[in-house]
Amino acid sequence: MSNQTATADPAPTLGVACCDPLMSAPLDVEQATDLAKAFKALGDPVRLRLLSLITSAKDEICVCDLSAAFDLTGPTISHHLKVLREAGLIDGERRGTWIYYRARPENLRPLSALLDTPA
Amino acid sequence: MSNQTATADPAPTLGVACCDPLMSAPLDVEQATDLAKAFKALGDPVRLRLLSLITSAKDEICVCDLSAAFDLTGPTISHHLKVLREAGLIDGERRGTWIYYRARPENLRPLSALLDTPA
DNA sequence: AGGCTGGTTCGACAACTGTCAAGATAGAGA
DNA sequence: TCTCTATCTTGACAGTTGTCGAACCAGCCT
Repeated sequence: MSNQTATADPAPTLGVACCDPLMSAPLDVEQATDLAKAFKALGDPVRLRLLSLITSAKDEICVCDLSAAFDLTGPTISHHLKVLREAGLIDGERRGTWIYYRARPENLRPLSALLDTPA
Repeated sequence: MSNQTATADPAPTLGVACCDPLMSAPLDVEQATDLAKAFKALGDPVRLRLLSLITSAKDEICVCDLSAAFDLTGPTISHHLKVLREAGLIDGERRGTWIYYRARPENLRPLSALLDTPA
């Protein structure tokens, strides 16, 4: 049971602690645990670049194009994509020979909102 | 040379890659490395809660109040505060017996902007 | 079928991280 | 000065993470 496609993934939605900025109130343990997983996924330069490539692609982008941008082996790229997928930040779908990834803005937005600090 | 006060810290400012959302363009390696450090600091539930306590305090908060919120030893809290400090997300200042921490919104804001995904 | 290409999974290993106990340091106060 | 409290630093240890090579699976194409 491989889980590279959307169907088999847990596909978390970060519903908890959705949108309130940090300033408004302290996080409880559960919210913090949930959100920390997402931030941890962002805490690696390779994954950040992967996400930025995926997000800035017009709609979706295939793994072959992603791999080409790095000096890393296939398994390593695959590993990082899996981490991003399990954090709910991206979504992958196989179509024919290639697998295409796209961003999940609905899960990116709460993270942005959390760190939003009014001037 | 201890560096628990503001003066001795590297106090990064995340100047690079300041404000453009991920969507606009892929990150280069340097930007990604820089930003990943900050996100990695956020990628732990304890640190996320610490930051939320500090940020949601009206102005500043002392370590004793922070420690009280966790079931962890002093050194562990101290370690996490150091990580947040070195990531440029908070700032600590000793005043008399206590050390007070405060958030650095100017370094939080770029992170929020990066993840900002227009609907 | 058989081979080719794109991606993932598995297994291993070095490097890093979170935690604690013990010891050090800084200031307040007797 | 001597002690007490608040906090940090050091050293150690188990658990996690990033990376790779080897093996595997899924579709295309002869």
